[in-house]
Amino acid sequence: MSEQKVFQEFLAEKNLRMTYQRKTILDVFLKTKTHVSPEDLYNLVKKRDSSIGQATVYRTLKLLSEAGLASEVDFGDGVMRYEHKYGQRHHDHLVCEVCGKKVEVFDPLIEELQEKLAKKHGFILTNHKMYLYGICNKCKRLQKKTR
Amino acid sequence: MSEQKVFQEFLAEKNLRMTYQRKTILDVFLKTKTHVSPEDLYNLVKKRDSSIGQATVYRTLKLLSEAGLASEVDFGDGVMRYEHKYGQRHHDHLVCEVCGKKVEVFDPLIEELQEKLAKKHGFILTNHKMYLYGICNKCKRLQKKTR
DNA sequence: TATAAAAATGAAAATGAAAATCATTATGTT
DNA sequence: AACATAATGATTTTCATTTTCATTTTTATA
Ligand SMILES: [Mn+2]
Ligand SMILES: [Mn+2]
Ligand SMILES: [Zn+2]
Ligand SMILES: [Zn+2]
Repeated sequence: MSEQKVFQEFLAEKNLRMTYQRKTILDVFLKTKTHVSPEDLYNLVKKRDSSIGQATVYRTLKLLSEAGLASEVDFGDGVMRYEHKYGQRHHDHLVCEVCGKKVEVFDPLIEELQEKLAKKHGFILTNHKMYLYGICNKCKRLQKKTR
Repeated sequence: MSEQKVFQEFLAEKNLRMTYQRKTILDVFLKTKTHVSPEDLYNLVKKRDSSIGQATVYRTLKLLSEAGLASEVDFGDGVMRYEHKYGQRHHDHLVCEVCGKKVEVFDPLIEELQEKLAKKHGFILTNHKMYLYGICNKCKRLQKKTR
C-alpha cells in the first residue's frame, strides 16, 4: 500500500481530513533522504507552496509519526528529526562525536535481549531508543596524524 | 576517594575554583536519590541558601558531568535530568509509558554487543544511550480490569 | 444546493528550558 | 596591598516547539 493511502486511512480512522497541505507535506517528506528537522522540511515545503505555515508542518509531522510513516530521531542536539518509517526496517544510530557522521545500524540479538530485559522486569516493551556515540574511522586517523 | 575530593581535583586540573556555591550544590546533589532536573536541584539548593542563583546550578551540573560525578539522563520529555555517577555501575533505563515508573537496568551482553556493533562499523564506542519504553506490570493489570 | 457543524489553517504570540550577558563580587597570586 | 582571573546572580536572550484564535476549508445534513 502506498504511503498516501496509509495516511488517508489513518486520518479516516481518526475522523481527520486529508487536506491539500497534509498531502503536500507528506509528499515532500517522502522525497527527503536523511534525518530532517521540522524546519528543514518547512523550508522544502515552502519551495513548493510558500503559503503553507510551519505550524502545519509541525502538526503534520506529529500525525505522520502516529500513522507509522515517520519516526522521531533525537540525537540530543535540541532539534527533533524525522526519518521514513514505512517499509523500513527498524534501526538504531551510530554517531561520530567528531564529524557528526551517522550510521544506521541493526543487531537482531540486541533487539532480542532488550525484549528479554524488559520482560525480566515485568514490562511489555513497546519501543526503545538506542544511540551509540563514538569516533569514526576517518576521524580516528586524523587524530593520530595531529598527535 | 570522596566526591568532594574528586570534584576538587577536577577543578584544580582545569584551573577552576572550589567555591562555596559549588560545594553546596554538589552537597545537595549527593543527597538526592532519583533523577533530578536542574530546576528540581535549584529548588533544593534554595532551601539551604536562597542566594544561590539557578544559572550557577546549571553551570555546576555541567561541571559535575564533566568530572564524572553526575550523568545526564534524557527521558525525552524536554527536561534534562541528572543522576549520581560516581561509584555507580553504568545502567540504562526502562520506563513505563503509562505511570512513568523508571527501572534501572543493566545487561552485560547488550553492552558487549553494542561495542562489537560499533567496531564492526569502524567506530570506537565512547558512550551510548539506551532507553526502553513499555508498560509495567501494575499498569498492565489495571488495563485488563478497565477493559 | 443552501446551511450548519466540524476541522484545519496560518500568523502571531506564548511557552519553557537552557544559554548568554554583564556588572559586581570573590578568590588566588605576586 | 594590588592586580589578574574566575565566579556569581539577576536579567535578558535564544530558539524549538506549542498554543491561540480569527479565518478558511471541508464535510455532513437538510
Ligand atoms: Mn533499535
Ligand atoms: Mn547506558
Ligand atoms: Zn567522524
Ligand atoms: Zn506503569
